[in-house]
Amino acid sequence: MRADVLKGHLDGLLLSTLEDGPRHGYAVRKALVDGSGGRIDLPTGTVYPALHRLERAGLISSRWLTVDGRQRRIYELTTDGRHALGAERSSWQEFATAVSALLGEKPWPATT
Amino acid sequence: MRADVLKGHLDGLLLSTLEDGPRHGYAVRKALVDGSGGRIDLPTGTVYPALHRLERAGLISSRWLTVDGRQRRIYELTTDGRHALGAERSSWQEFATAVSALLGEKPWPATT
DNA sequence: GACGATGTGTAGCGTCGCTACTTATCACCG
DNA sequence: CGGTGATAAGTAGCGACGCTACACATCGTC
Repeated sequence: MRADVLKGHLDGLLLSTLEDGPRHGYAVRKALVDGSGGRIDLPTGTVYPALHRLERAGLISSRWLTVDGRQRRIYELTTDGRHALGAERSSWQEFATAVSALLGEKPWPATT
Repeated sequence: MRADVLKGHLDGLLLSTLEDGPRHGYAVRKALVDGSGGRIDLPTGTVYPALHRLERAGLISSRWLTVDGRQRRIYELTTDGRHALGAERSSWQEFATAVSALLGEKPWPATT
């Protein structure tokens, strides 16, 4: 999949992976890979900064866990994040509808 | 609609407006407004540079027409442009499918 | 002991849509 | 005649953001 098509849609995807419960960054990334059949396979240099951005924006919160002496940073949706996710969903619907209508296969005149 | 969600999808939309025949920039913009029910309403500062970019890329070609003493720049799909439009279509399909699957409405607990 | 998977992170770059502005002709209305 | 809005094309500069390319650490496996 081409690179930058994500622009502006990444936040919603990240938030959605946290909807079912807290996850750490690596697991968020994996959830996107798995849930998209490998189509959305983001480099870590995309995921981690994006999570930090979302935290700065107050849409997710994080805490550190120590598992087997290894540090894991666990992210969780905030209330604002839940609302933002809803907004992203409807925004996506609207956008996808508009683009599909414009780009979508034309109903060819029956003669073709 | 939020601003930057277009990122990476604009080219396909522009190309698609030229599929049915040549148009000038202003008409391209109008076609997007009309075809999206006003949802996609781009400033001219987005449309014209994007068309120039597509022409530099060889996906469209332009010629000047003089109508009533006014200059109009008419754009037209090239062969490469037609191929690119096809590629954008399938790329959009793939992307939209993946995002919808990930973001898609969860079966809400009946209470909402 | 080397390698890959797991896990987190940063610095810097490039793309691209946007804001804000300019220039010009024409139709319409008062 | 003057003002306003639609039509028509354009540029300069900015900011957001995903990407590349790294660095670092632990664990299990060969």
